[in-house]
Amino acid sequence: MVKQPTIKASAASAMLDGKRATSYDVARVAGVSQSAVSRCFKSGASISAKTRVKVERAAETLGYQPNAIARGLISGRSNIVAVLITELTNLNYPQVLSELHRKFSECDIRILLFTLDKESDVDKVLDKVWQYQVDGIIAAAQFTEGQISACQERGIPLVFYNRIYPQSTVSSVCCDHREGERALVEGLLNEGRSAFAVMSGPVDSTVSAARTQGAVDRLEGFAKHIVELEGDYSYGLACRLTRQIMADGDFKPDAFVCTNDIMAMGCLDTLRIEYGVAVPSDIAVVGFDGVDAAAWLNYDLTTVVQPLERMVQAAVNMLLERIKEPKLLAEKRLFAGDIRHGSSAILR
Amino acid sequence: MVKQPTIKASAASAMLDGKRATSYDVARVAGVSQSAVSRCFKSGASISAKTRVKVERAAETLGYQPNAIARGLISGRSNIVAVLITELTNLNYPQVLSELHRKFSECDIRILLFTLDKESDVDKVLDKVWQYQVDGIIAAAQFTEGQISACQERGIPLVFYNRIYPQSTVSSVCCDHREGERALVEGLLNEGRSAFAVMSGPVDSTVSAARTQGAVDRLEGFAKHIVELEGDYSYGLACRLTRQIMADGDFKPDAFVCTNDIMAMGCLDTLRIEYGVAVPSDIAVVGFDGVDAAAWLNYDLTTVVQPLERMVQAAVNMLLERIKEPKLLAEKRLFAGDIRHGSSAILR
DNA sequence: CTGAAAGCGCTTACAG
DNA sequence: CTGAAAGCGCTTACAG
Repeated sequence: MVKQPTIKASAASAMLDGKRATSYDVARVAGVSQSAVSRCFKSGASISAKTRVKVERAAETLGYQPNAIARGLISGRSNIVAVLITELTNLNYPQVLSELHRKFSECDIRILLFTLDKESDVDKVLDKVWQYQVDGIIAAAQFTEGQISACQERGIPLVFYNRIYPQSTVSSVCCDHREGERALVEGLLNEGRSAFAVMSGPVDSTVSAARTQGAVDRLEGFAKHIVELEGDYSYGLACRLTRQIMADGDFKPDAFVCTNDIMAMGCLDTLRIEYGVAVPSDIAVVGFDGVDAAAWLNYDLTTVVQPLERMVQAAVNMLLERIKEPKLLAEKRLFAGDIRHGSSAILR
Repeated sequence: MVKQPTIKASAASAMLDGKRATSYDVARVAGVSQSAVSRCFKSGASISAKTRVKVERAAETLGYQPNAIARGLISGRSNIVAVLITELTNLNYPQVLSELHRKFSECDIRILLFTLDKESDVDKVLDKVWQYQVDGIIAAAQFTEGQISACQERGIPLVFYNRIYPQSTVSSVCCDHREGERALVEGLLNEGRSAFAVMSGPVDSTVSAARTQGAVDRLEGFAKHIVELEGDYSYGLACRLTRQIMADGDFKPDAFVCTNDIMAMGCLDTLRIEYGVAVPSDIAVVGFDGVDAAAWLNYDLTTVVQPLERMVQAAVNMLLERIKEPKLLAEKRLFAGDIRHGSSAILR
């Protein structure tokens, strides 16, 4: 059906000189009570076909749309969820956000967006979240225990996306970072690699910690040499760390295990362009995430692809369930990643 | 100042068993009227220091935060703006979104996010926008004239981000795409390039149209050969189009003008990896946008960098002005791009 | 400076 | 099925 907002709006402004039509205006035009108008816009309410037609016609004429703010105030449900997300520059998150919007739209729920520069901003953001009476929170940001309790005590359902709280009873959707990284490393060991440089993400990232742990656990006792590098998920630092390693006289790695794709790209570019290294024959490089750019001709990364769509769907479902049924206990869902066999590393 | 949400929330739940505190609760605890509480949380209202202290103490005890929904209903200002954004996978938009959030936060305004898959979804989205009584709209999506009028007639300020409406009196912030592209092409011509392949974006993108126009205008009569390719801003199609050109027996370009960075990357990778072309000596490649990845070692693109931060700041300011002063006439602001001289093309 | 009161635009029992 | 009425949690003139 093609809508004609121009015509509707013109009619509205003609009749109410600029002010938006309310349910009372519609009721007057339709010749029914305001209650009837309200019921007409609530699914499942008892209303006769005749009344419905009258109301719909009047609403169309006036360009009426129920005021979601007023509805939220009286019903106690705003139909808004807060999405807290850090590192929007991470190539992975835009897709997550886009997918979240798609899934929530299907249930007629809006997203109030909060992007965070540093993890420390959460407190300030949460104050705003309380004010807007959101129905729930999806957090792709690190919370303290106190912040988690604050949500629980206010009765606001909370689901974490790719954040790990082993000791806390809080709902979360997560990729199995540890096992994914373990599988990559296993494939590299089987192929005969023995000197590993493991490049982690920011120190405060539990996701990076899990990935690094997965790598180190598997390597312990099997690799001849292991070096751990403190990265920050960025391309630039990955380049610098790679240079450090290559300049080092002692340690000669035959595999770089980067805990995200961006760093793997920086590592790969530096190895090839600045040191003329043949990848993967001389040195293998693996990433993690499965961002679009991992499949670009120049990179063709061997990496772990997160099942983003299924993870987002799970997060949305879990949140919706807890909005409907606040007593529901916490649940942690762990999704296996899928290994992408690119040409940056051969796995056996 | 370190907040302690846990303690505040505990106090709140202890006193009101689960329900959030209202201004009446605070008034009761503070021993003042509800009006006084309201004033205390409104900047610039007349209230004595003594009352303020009493209210603030009570609010702290109860974990009270003003209900923004109720405030929005009575004041007619929701302090929410809608951000409509397409192509979140475009490497440029995440930064825009992050920057928009930062700037709006400073004025205590929230973002209701709407991501769009196709331009055709705008009508459905606008219906939701009306319902939430947003104070204004930032649109990085294409609107029809009817959709623009709908906003105007409802009195909702609207500012476009990087969308061009030459014949419409609507506010917008835009990079000077045409001039930026013209400057790139001029540099290529001066350097001696004469056979150009111009790769445009999606047909419905006015931004791509402006960039393409800038290139073609300058080339007309100066280049020996010009071929226009219909791209879609994506890496994959850029690769395929590049292959088509290289397989073509007749047309031998010495320059690829891609209307965004992603396509330039696809083009560059394909030329080098699949055809062993030396860039820029054999063929030059230029992009547009100045995304982070343009500076990566492997690409080092010659491109036009959009002054993203200034553009976002301008869009936010223009919208805020129009929220305060709805009578304000439309204004179009055009920002010059900055040429980044990379190694994918030498400009003279 | 302070408080009582009206009202923002809805939803939802409650009678009829 | 329908309408009158209360009330969600605020802001804001209006008296005092």
